[in-house]
Amino acid sequence: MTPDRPYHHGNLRQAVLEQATPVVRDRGASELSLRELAAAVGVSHAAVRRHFPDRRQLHDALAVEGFALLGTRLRDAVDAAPDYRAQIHSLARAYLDFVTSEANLAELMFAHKHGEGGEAVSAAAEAAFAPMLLVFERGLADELEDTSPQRTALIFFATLQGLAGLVNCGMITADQLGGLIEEAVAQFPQGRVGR
Amino acid sequence: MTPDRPYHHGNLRQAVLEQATPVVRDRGASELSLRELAAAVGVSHAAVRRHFPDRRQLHDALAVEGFALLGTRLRDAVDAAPDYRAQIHSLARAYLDFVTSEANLAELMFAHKHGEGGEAVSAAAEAAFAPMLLVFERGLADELEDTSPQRTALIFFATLQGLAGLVNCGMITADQLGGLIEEAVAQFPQGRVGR
DNA sequence: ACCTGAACACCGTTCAAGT
DNA sequence: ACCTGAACACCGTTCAAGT
Repeated sequence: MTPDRPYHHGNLRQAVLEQATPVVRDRGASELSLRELAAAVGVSHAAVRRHFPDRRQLHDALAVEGFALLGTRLRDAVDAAPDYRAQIHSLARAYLDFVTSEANLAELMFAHKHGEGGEAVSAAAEAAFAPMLLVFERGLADELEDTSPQRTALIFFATLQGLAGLVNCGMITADQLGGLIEEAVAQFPQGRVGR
Repeated sequence: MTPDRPYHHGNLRQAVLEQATPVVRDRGASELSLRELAAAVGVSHAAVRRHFPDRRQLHDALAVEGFALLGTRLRDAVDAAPDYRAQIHSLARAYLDFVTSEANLAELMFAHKHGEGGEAVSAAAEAAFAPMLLVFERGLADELEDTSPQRTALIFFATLQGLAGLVNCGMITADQLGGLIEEAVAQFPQGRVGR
């Protein structure tokens, strides 16, 4: 209805994000250029700076999107598994699949220093990991051990994150990952719960 | 003996590295500028480009230095502990101390994609982790389990790396780290060895 | 072999001015 | 409120020329 190129773009913020998404996925966050994005959506470079005053704010917005995507993946992983044990396996596979297939996006998501004015990012991250925490809370509810579900979830997550880092920096291949996941998961709380 | 500023610097490569070290430690690898470093050592920007044709080569050289430092820390940690169990604890603390106190350097070291022309970096990394691998090989030598020391060492390392990432991106504080290390280490092979 | 200086294309950032 | 265009300081990169 409106002319092909009205003075006001109307949805510039969203357009920039959509333009940025494939760039960060294929070329990495460091290759993001506000000027290049502006040119790509056909607007002056100063215009996009109104929505994203600097690169950090753009990174934050992309990180929030990334965590939203990760959250749905983890939730689906939990829903698809019948019991606690299977859910842990399912979570591990889903998480590593995300982090390795979207390596550049994941790097952007975790490179960000939380708590430096990026409350939105922190909140998005917390929401994304909620399904994982929930699994451990349910699975370890009948435990009287001195360990808390939060701590177990944190270590579980750290292990996955570490394995993902190893494959992303080339120290191990994606092939080896499956076996390592099995072995890593085997060390986890079920050892205590089941015994 | 030579004049104060001879035409040939004589040790330009080393001088640039020494100039770069505090920059990456205090401000991060992304703040490294070949031009700024050249100005700091008092040489034209094109001169340093003869030793480091691009930023990546400078990063590689700094990563090699970083892995050398990490290697000595890990070796010292092993030497200072009496037995297998204590060595694992000592390694975990030493590694996390390094990665959190030298967060920017560690980020540079692991951001690098191994095997993309950076064989020197890969070799330095392998040498740095040799002490860790050795501990598991000795500690698990009498094991007949289906797990290999390499795999255990890899998962152990991944867990540490993951925990370091959590503190560096602000998801947990350095205070919580001690307890998490204890709990994480407790899950490791001694559970199998000791039983 | 090693270094200089000028040039090029790019970037983020700022700002007065337009609609 | 949103966008433009010019300007500034910085960057990596290339290259002919100097010692």
